Amino acid sequence: MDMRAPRGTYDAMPGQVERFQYIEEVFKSVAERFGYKEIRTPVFEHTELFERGVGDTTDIVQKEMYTFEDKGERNITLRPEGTSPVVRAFVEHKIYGQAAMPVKYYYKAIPIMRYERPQAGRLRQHHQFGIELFGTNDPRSDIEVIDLLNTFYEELGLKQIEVQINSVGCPKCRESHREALYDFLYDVKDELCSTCQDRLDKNPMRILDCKNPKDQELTKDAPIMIDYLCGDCSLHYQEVKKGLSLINIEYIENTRLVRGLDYYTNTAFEFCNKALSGPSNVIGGGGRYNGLIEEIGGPETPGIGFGSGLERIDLALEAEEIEVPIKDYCEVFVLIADDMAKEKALAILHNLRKSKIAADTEYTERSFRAQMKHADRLGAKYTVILGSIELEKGVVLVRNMKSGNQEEISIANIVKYFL
RNA sequence: GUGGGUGUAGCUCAGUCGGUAAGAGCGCUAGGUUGUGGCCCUAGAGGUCGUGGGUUCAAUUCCCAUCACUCACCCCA
Repeated sequence: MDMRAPRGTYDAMPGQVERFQYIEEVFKSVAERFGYKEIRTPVFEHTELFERGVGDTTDIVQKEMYTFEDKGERNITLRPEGTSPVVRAFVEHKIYGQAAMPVKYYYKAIPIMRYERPQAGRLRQHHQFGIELFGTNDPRSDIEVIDLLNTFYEELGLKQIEVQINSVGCPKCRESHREALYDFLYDVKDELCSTCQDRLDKNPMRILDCKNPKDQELTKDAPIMIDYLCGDCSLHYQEVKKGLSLINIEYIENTRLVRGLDYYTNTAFEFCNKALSGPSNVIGGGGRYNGLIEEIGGPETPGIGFGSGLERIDLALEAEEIEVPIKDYCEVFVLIADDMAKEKALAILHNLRKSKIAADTEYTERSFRAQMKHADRLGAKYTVILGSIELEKGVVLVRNMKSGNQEEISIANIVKYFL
């Protein structure tokens, strides 16, 4: 039996977890400041939700889902993506009928499972932050969503962020672009890479996003989406760009940006961290999905959101050498110098903790010196020393571990000393 | 799913062209200081050399498979 964590998964151990907690706290603070409320949905859903939501031509649905049949013969899939479950909850609870629009949700470090080939920044289970904003198509809501994500990274201290945006239009203008693109690509069909040849019929727009240099050269002059936007979509896109400039968010227009999920309409965006290398430098991305809520069975409702990966954010913090504040677990270490002090030390430890002071003690019969070393390793700011000498006098020695100064404090006043 | 690289102590890594080569540094434990951490010194503990098979008198070393990590694709966070 293999007792290791399965491929592409990992245990977050103390030392790592504190970094995650910090990132989560920053996200919660930013999201709630923007007026978003936390939502928690199941880690698994009916497979059909993702097939309809994410789109069955996507890689995610075609080859990356953890799908199984449960004992009740239900077809179940582990959440490969954050948006559709939130949309499902929104529809199921008929929030559209009872809440004033728009409705704003965030989710925090939720597990996402996809069957992929793992490498740096790519796992089979990773965790995402995200927000979803339902009920408005106002370009200012697009700006809010991008602003929120940008603020999140800014407050983490990330500097090397690049924002890319594009518009993928609505189904109407997308159809006319699709036709023009198909005609253009059909002529060079035989020269495209094999995966792009497959894409030609299914989803030709994805070909523009192909990283293959030869394909990029072939599609250099291909018709681009923004030239085919209808009046409404074009205006929407202009308004979004104008608003971003207004609040000083720098962005790069990437006319080839196409995201891997089918539900996007209009605004699409990605945030890269340039301190990270390779294609795994996308730490967050999202866009508008005006047809999705209807697709899941709700009324026609516009929506927009993003997802951002916890592990990649952490890699970015590391790459940019940003110090993460780490809390201290131990303020006071209670050192037992003689066995006869054990009982008194137990009471002191209890009282310190009851008074909300982080305290710890020694349970093995280690030497005085070893206990001091242990206190040092725990990062204790003070060590309370209790032995037969102190017991007789009714005091403890309080040692300041940084300065090395020690003073006698009566046992009765010890808690007060640290408050 | 495709193609490369790697896998030796808790960590970072040496090493064996098949035969007394199981090693270093850091960390850990104890002592030097019979009641004082961080520096220094000494000693000690700790390894199925990823796992399983094969070749051989002999495999950690060669071969095959497998697992994991890693890099490049694909795609994404």
